Amino acid sequence: MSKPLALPPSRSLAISSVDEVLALVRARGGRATASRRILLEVLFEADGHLSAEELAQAVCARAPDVHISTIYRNLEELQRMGVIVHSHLGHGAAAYQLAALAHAHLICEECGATIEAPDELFRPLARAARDKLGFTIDPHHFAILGHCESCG
Amino acid sequence: MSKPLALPPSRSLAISSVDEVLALVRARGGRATASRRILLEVLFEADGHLSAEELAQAVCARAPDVHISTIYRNLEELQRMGVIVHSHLGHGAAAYQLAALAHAHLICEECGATIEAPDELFRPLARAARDKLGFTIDPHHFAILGHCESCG
DNA sequence: GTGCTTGCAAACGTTTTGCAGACTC
DNA sequence: GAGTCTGCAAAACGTTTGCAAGCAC
Repeated sequence: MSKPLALPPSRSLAISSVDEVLALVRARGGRATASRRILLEVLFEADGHLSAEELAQAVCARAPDVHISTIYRNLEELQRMGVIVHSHLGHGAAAYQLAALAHAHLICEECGATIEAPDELFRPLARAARDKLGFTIDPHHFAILGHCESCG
Repeated sequence: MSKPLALPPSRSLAISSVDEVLALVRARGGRATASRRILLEVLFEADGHLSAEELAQAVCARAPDVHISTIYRNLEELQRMGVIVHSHLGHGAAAYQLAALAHAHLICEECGATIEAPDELFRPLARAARDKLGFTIDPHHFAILGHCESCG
């Protein structure tokens, strides 16, 4: 349900099933391989925030010997297709999730707590950036750091 | 002039000269070494956004053989002291600058254009995050991605 | 002289790439 | 069979670390 703030619709597809994505892959001349299908299954089952490493482990649980480089290559293609996005929640690995589930993150620099921020919070910023700077923001890609309630 | 939004004053020192910082270093039991002084000179002369690699090159122009690991170690100490901050403007290396000059960045995903965003733009977000989530944001650390005027 | 700092080399964690073989269509 | 995709190994990238020598105080 959470929609990107003001992005052209083409950048975020309304994808709802693994088979749908695989059909899209085929339509682009790609192949519906086992590693691709399983990666998608994992992505659809998870609630987001998985690193490439974690995805690789989950995929390998169902199909051993899927190499992490394959995970990365498939993640990259799925991103090019607009099916998934990745975001940076801190200094470590990127987090991948379905584009439709993307949202902004607030991360506490002290304790590392991750807060999922509703897009409404970014509306005034999005409007000001567009009106004053002609810039359309995508608040999902990089987390916003700061300090949570308990760390003050 | 640009102040952090709502951070305790201790997190951003009003530092105005190389010697002042070196005095602080000594006060903490540190040494005023050549590499430290030159790194600070470069940081004070630059207008920000320098990567460790670029800083290393600038320092080496005045004192050859200063190793990049020394740059990193000094940058880390200066950060601990609150003299400088680093931020991530994209997928590459971090950018370092004097804490007093820190500001937010909008980066175009298409063309890479970097826009320095005034803190005012973040006030409503800062207020909403604080009021609704108890979270104090630091909008400077990670850039906000999006699309600039010409890339629409 | 004490002990902080440095250069070097080597490691780190994440991600990318070159290649030959395997697979999908 | 054509062309995509994979596993593996190796490299790339930015950054960190262990160590012995060097320097500031």
